[in-house]
Amino acid sequence: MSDLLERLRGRGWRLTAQRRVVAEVLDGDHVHLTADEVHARAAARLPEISRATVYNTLGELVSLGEVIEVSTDRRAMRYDPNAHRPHQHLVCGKCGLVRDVRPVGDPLTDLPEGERFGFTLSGAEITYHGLCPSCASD
Amino acid sequence: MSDLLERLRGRGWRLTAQRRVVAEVLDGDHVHLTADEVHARAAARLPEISRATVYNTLGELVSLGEVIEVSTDRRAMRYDPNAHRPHQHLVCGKCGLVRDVRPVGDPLTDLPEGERFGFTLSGAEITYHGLCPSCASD
DNA sequence: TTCTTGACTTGGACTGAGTCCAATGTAGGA
DNA sequence: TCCTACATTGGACTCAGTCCAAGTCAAGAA
Repeated sequence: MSDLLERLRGRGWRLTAQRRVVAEVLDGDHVHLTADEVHARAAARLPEISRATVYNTLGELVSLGEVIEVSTDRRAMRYDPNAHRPHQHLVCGKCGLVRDVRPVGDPLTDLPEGERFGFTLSGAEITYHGLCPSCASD
Repeated sequence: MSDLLERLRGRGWRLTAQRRVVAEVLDGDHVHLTADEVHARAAARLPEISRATVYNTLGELVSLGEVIEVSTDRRAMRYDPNAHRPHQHLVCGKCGLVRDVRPVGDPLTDLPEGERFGFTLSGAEITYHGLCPSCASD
């Protein structure tokens, strides 16, 4: 994640303690935290960090293309740092576990011309639903 | 939509004026209204209908499988009465227009065994993003 | 037809997620 | 070291949705 901080500094980001802990909290694979979860983990390292700053920082990371927003349920938005490798999401309908997955092929090619209603397509987002191994065995 | 009302009555639904107008408002193709839009249109016919009743009725229609919830943006949930024909959604990123579309093939078959993490899959939801013809020409 | 009752509706308070803003603090260049 | 434009703060606010106690009414019973 420190290469991320380098990239951001190269883009004129002012490097504050708050931004650093938010970036650190988001490090890892299959990470899909809500803003409040990010805030709780960041506050464990930097107790005075505010919710507003977490929202600001997450929003900046999203608009810089370093983090992706995913809505896996009808509750809070989740933040996915795996932004540089195209992927989709697999969600457990019981416990909410989210995995990053890579289906074969390009989903856009599955939408025939006659079903495009004249739209200019820019992308497709797939959410696979199911039960994770431990929820399926209950 | 009156066949819907018949089906529901057959399932023991008490047929009230409020439920009738909500069902009528949801009639049609490519209908994807928010709860507040449903409430506004229902209130045009039945001014005293409450938001709570609209939410209750939409929730019942969803759990009876007569209406599908779709979240096309990060704002309000939308309600799609096209529940008996499997389909996906195509969303204009500028004006928010939503069309029902039918891609070829079954999206589940595009997720290889090695990408399923032991999950038991139950379905997949695809949102195609793009610009509608009138927004693309601006 | 009227009666009865349990299901339905209501409005208002409440929650959770997210935004906004004026005041305060500070990173990093001069 | 100083300056200042940018970042942070906390609290008020919005918006979507839920909850609940009190009142209403659809439809079966008589």
